Amino acid sequence: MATDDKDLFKKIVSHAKEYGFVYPSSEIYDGLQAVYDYGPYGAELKKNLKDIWWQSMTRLHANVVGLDAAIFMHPLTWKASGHVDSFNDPMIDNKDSKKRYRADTLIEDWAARLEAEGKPEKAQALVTEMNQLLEAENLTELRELIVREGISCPLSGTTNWTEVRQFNLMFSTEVGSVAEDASKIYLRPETAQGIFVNFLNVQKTARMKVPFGIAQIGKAFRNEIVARQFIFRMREFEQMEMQFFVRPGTEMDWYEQWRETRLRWHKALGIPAESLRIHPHEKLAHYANAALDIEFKFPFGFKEVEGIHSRTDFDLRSHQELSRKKQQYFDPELDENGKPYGNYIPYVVETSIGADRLFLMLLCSAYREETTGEGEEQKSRTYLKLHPALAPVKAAIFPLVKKDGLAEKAMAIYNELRHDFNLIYEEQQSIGKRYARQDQIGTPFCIAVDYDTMENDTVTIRYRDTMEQKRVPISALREEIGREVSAANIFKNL
RNA sequence: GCGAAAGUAGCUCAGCUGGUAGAGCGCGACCUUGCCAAGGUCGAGGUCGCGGGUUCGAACCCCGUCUUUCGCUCCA
Repeated sequence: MATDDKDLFKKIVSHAKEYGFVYPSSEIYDGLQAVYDYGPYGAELKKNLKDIWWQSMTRLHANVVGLDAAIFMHPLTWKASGHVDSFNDPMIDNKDSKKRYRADTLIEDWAARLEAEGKPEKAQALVTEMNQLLEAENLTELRELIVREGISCPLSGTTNWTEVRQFNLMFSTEVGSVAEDASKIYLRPETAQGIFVNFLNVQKTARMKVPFGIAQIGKAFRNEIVARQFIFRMREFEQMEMQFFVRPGTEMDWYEQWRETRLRWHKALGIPAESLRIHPHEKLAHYANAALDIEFKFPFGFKEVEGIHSRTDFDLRSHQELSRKKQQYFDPELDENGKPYGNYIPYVVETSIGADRLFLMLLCSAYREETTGEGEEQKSRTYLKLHPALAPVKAAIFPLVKKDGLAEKAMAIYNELRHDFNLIYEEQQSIGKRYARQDQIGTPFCIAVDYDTMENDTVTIRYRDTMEQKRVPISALREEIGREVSAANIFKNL
């Protein structure tokens, strides 16, 4: 990343900490890598984002309903989903080139080379042996195999290898009261499986008809090999996923439709179109037949914020096989031949967005540094240009000075409006300083009580983005602010 | 995990050839203040990341360690 962008990102990270948005976890003990805590304003902002997502999914789409499934799930869930088998990569390092490889791909590449050299039997034997060792999770023998076959590092050309180590994606923990062999359970690495295992429960009890969707917000946990870029990649994070169940064969239409719907959603939050792009996946995960990322231009480059996957019937089908419970849906609608579509396992289109990445996107997109005036008069101003519906604090109320009853008047207004909006009352220091502080946490409106207020019950509203002021009657405040901070302003652009 | 750099007040940093820690901003109280980080007075806040060594004496020199940042490897 360019130096300017690096500086900008550093500023955003320290702004986040300095003004109560995001703190490093367990900071007094020197922190815990790749874990972060949300402060007062961060918690509000994140909650607002989750609310907007939840409402736009479940309220704006009549055929999408919500779910809140547990983080702990039966261990077989992760067998069915493929997480146990597909995301346990054996890693090995070459001590000379300092490069790290997946041991299995290293061996496979070597086998491909043998085959190219006209030794297909040898290549086949190598792969077979590797698979046996992987199956048995015998990492010591796997290393022996690499050394014995003289497999060398493509870069250094040496066979100076470290031990093979297992990198597990999933966090495991113990559940006390289940049978001994099943007592190891995992913290879910994605919320999606909670939706899949409840597919029929939801379909039957909420009387849903395909096509329909199930939305869920929840924590998920992944052991990343490197966890960097602030809250972009965390070990504990929050996902907002929606699994949309469709008739087989129609999945690509829905895939495209959700791509457009989700792209519109990001723009409605105030993200400029040029900061967003679609990145289709070349290499697909084991469960998908089409996948794309919606990427945002972070200071460290275009990176994924949301993923849209056509997951086929992979998940429901594997759950059906492993649980021996039918995951079928009977579709009574008639096809072109006048016959019902009948029983089938639905296909799934997934939209999956990281709440923390969304948060970071909004923070990066809202962060503004501006200088006003010239020469001696030059001043700089930092503010967060957040949509009023998302801003953590909706309005701040100040008395112009702390005497002549202005403070009491301002406090009365605060008390009257605090049930409707998240407000801050401040009377310390100069009013300019108070405006600046509110700008830094993105408060869209500041209400000042001055001497005119004492005469005619009007106050000034000062707008964060323009710093302009408007005089309004106290009685109009609730409606004035309410109109601006309403989530409907976002929904109407969807 | 490897390589590089950095850790001193809430933040940004200064601290000379080793002599027991400072500034600006911020924060709190009071005064002043008729609208964009104004001024004054007072105040809180630091075992200089941690452990060991050298030395009469270590923020400073040496060793170790932890954490963070950046690069490389993995990433649904």
